[in-house]
Amino acid sequence: MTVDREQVLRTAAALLSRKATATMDEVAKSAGIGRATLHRHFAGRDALVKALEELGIREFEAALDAARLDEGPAEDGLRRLVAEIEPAAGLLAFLVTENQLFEGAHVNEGWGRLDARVSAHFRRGQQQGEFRIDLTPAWLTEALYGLIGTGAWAVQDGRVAAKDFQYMIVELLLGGARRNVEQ
Amino acid sequence: MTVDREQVLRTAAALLSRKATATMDEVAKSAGIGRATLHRHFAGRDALVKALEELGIREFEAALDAARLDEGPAEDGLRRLVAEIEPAAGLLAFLVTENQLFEGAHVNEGWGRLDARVSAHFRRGQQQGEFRIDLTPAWLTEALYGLIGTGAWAVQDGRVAAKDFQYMIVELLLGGARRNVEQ
DNA sequence: CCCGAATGAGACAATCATGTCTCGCCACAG
DNA sequence: CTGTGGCGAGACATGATTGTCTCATTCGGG
Repeated sequence: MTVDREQVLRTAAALLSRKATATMDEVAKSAGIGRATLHRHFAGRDALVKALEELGIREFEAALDAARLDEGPAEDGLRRLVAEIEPAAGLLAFLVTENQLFEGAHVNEGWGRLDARVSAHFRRGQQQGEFRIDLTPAWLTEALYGLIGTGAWAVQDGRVAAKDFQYMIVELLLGGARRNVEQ
Repeated sequence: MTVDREQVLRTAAALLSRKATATMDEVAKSAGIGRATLHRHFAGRDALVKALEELGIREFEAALDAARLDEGPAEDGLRRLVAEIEPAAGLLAFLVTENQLFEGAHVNEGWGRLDARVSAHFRRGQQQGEFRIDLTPAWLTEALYGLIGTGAWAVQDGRVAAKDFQYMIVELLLGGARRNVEQ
């Protein structure tokens, strides 16, 4: 009988990533619960978005841990990271575009930690000669976020097959569109 | 004394791309006009977004024309396209995330035309051996949109220098992050 | 079996954005 | 100089969303 808070959050993320202006009532309906119950668990819309933000940060951090970025070649680490992040891609796509989160007085410090870890990985790849040094780690980090979001939308809308999600993102991010003659 | 409709649209685009939920009053204020005047020119919020959509489509199409994609190597055409699109990047970033535009009954057919032209360019590049064939033209098109939007945000937030906008996008999209030994 | 906790449905007021209106002002053309 | 058209400010009603509350119901543990 008790509501599964985690499940509600995941349903809300799926809905909001498609329709960011969805009503609290729509969120509740999509989760199969009443609006009153939704309010019992999340004080209001802000609290719901905040909870989604924290869930997204947790999942991203878990993906970073699971990817073991410091082991082996940086390229392989990036592949593992994208693979680990795929289930949370829709949620992250929503959070990245929810710029309301980034205009308030105090931004959740979790994003800073995530940015630092991802940037550090790109920097390590550059120092080890795997990655180009003319693209800044900050930009590569942003581009990774952007491509994950774009990929999530493209899959949701059927423009890209779900099974190709990881491959398309990683291959584009690592190798680009240009064909290399020796390959 | 007469309001410059085009200028209002550009100001609105700049504001809405940062804060998608901005009020009609905020849009009016940011354009330096009264809310009543804004309503005289755009019947309502929907009409405003619709006008922004058509402006974005016009600018994108103008950029496609100016880029002369069918001339010379596909890679050079892509560089010209990104250069031409830069001024409209913020507007496009807003429109792409305004998924309200794509859930209604009839989606503006302009997007289909744009997608077709961009996809065709990537396909030509593949057929001429310039681009990889394991990344679909549809995905490359989506990725281009995504990177343009990501780049626009990164510049707005100061995470990437404005002068690097074109270079970062084109180099990542074409060459990827991996360092090629022979280069 | 019984009781309590949690839920769903709905009523309710408050808030906010919207759309429309009026009124006074000002610039510019005639 | 005068009239007219466009504008800004603001009032107003409306509709939608939100947040809170009550009440009946149901599930599950003791």
